[in-house]
Amino acid sequence: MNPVAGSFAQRLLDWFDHGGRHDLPWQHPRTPYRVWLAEIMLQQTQVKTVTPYFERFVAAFPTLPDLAAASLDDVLAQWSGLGYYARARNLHTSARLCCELHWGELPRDFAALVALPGIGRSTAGAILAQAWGERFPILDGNVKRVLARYHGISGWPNLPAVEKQLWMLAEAHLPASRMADYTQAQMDFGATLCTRQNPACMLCVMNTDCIALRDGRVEELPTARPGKPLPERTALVLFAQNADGEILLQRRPPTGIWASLWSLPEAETHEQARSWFALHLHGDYDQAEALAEIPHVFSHYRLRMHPLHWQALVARDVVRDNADLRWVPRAALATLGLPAPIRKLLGE
DNA sequence: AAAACGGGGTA
DNA sequence: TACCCAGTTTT
Repeated sequence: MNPVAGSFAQRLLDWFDHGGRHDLPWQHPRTPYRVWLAEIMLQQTQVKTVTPYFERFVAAFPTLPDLAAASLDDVLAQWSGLGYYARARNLHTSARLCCELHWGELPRDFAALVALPGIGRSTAGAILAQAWGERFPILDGNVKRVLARYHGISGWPNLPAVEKQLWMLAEAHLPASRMADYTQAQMDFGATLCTRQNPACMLCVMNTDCIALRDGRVEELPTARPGKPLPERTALVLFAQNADGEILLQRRPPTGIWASLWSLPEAETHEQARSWFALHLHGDYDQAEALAEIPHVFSHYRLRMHPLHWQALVARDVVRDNADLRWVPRAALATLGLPAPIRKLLGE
């Protein structure tokens, strides 16, 4: 067998030419800024979800300096609903750093990229390979799954020892050229063919070499994350409206869950909620209408939100002077970064 | 209700 | 290196 034509990378590239995705919005045009933005959005999110966000985001901020010049609020508004909002904050910070340190461009240098917040080894490699054709490996969840199966590697891929081995294999498979295509090919292959469930092994271009397939272990590789029960928390959310139907929103603190997003004021107990109400609003706390519980699952705990609703309330003076607390008309909700379940509750 | 997708930051 | 942090969609 021809050792080049038969190599892992060559087969993947041959497959990519007909089976890969060639019409993703960040491929046309494939600029460093657009590749970077796409890679950040794709970090924890699938292509199908990302695509409309990407198109809206580049329309709002067409260039890196545009993004740097925007307010964090405007950036979070574009990101609202995508989740993992630290990505948006890091993106914004990184854009400003690029303007200070790199003449308004993304650096074409691995160490300089990794020095930017939100860019780790895999994302830096993906950017360099796709934007410039440079020879760096990536190791996202798709690649981890493909390599774990192809090489028959057991153990949860995020275990340091397993991950180290996977990085070495990813590096060893790099082709001599076509790095942009190869990088996209790996992601497409994992996302569409070597999927977690029901992979298309019959159609797979590697199916003569895949160790997991040979050993009948495709379904059990990669090894699942060790399970652990999620802790549960509850919260009261205060949904206050004034006589004009405007909603009282509060900016969340800059760290923690939903950092810097706008949301409904939150309290742990009725006692806390009652005193917050008394401090900020006129009216009767006990007139609240209890709305249906909103269950929400984060990756590390489960949150059960209990909304309390009041209409035609009047705010105390403190609200007027508070930059992080304001009445928002329904029509303005689209311009703010809101957590997805809160946006849904408010009827958007 | 559970599973899937899934990388970065920091001590 | 070990451990911590972090949302939404799909099944």
